[in-house]
Amino acid sequence: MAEEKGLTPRAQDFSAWYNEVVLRAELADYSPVRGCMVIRPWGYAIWELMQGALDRMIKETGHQNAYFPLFIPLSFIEREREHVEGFAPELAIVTHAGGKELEEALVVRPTSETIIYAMFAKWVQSYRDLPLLYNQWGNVVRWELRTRLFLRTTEFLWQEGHTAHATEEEAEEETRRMLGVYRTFMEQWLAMPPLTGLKSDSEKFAGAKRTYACEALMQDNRALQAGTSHHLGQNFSRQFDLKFQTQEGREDYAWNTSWGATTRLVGALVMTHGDDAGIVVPPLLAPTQVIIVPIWKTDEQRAAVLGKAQEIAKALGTAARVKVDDRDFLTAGSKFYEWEAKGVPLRLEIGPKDLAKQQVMLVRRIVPDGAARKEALSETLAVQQIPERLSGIQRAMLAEATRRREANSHRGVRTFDQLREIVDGVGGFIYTGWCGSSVCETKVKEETKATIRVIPDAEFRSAEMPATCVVCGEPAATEVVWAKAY
RNA sequence: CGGGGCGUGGCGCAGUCCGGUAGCGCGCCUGCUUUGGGAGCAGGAGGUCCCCGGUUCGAAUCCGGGCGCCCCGACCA
Repeated sequence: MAEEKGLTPRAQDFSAWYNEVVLRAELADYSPVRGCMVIRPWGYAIWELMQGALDRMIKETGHQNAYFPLFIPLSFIEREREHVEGFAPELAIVTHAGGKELEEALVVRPTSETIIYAMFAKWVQSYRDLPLLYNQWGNVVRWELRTRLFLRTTEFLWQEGHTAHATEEEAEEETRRMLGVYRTFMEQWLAMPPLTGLKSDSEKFAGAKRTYACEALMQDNRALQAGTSHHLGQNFSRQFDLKFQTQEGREDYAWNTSWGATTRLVGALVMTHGDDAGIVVPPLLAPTQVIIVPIWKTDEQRAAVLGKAQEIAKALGTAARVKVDDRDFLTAGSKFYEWEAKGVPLRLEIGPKDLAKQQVMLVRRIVPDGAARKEALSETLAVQQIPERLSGIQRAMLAEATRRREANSHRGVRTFDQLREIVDGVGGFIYTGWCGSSVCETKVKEETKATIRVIPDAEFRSAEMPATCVVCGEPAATEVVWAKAY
């Protein structure tokens, strides 16, 4: 009985586990339209908590929210050459509306650079109008062939920041700043420590001059791109005539940046912290942080136990997001499994035996090795301790994820054979030298399926810069990090 | 778009070879007993068997055509 209700263990089949756990935790479900998904309340509540935190950070760095339309004239997309080449295969195009064929087809936005910079061009005349620091929350559509819930769907939700600056330096600074915001957000809220750095030319955003990214390592040792920040140079401003008069009276094109993070982060959360019992949600992102499960036999006990459960929930007040599971058509045991699958960090069990002793059973969703999962605490102590317990769990989750990332980072890899052996074996982040040639890059990709995730930022670089390219043996231009990616 | 598979109550499937009362598990509903790790018993509801056509006394089953979905190979957050 128990076996058939369990999830496929991660070690047996990670992607089967992922699909099952997303459905079991009621994060999302498949929609009637191929490649699209429905985000269910539990998944959406997690997303809303992410949104709230990231939105505050975006505003704290001086940005304002706005909203640009879903439909973009096809000609806009076509204006920037690299951009259109990057997106052409995955565009959804509206050719008919209002019962007739449209004069100009409309693209359902795959991203909003074109329409936003077209509008910026109307609003900017002078250097005094710069910088423009905009962000928008919305949905985008990219027609995908192979889809997976949260990780790759035809429609997804995200925020996209778009800025315009008077100088290249300022734009570069902005690009780096927002990469840092993502990194901090992922560490503090998702308890997921990304590796940050610069994308190689072949992996950068279509139309960007440079792309920086946060790459997180999932439990199957594959990398997941979790947030990107692009320095767009003057590529779009030239095409959309986004120019301004400088202080010296010259005319110049503005420098743009764009940066985005998506509902893919929910998938990242699942694959970073989940275990064979379900997902594990970091306390800061848990829609319910404490689930109280009352246990009773008789009606008399039911009243007393429920009364106590409500009392404790009330005592916690705003110190934690708490909920009493008072459904009387389920046994306590089945509720335990359900909330564990959904990743609620703490559970309080209250039954007649506890009432008699004025105590509650506090059960942690995850525990350090060897620690007891359940402990009896007095009612008052439990209420007092819960906020600190939650922040302790948040810290422990980041520490564990960081430990795992480091344990699966392979440095000092010198030869192609070594690289191949790790990619085909344990996987993880592989640090090597690289000459900078796309020929070498392509060779690794074709022969191992691993790609350059990033040219790592300074703090991630190895103590000793690798001397030679892992492929051709020529002097290395830089250190890079390889991994199989989602 | 090339190769493989599948369409049968909400979900997962059996039945198709060899035509003859549409079945099983889970879920759902009602009642009683239950509730400290996925409850038990009893009763019950729920089906254009993907669609169209053909063969036949009779088609989920055989034949023809169509549609849809899933899995595997080139791009992407």
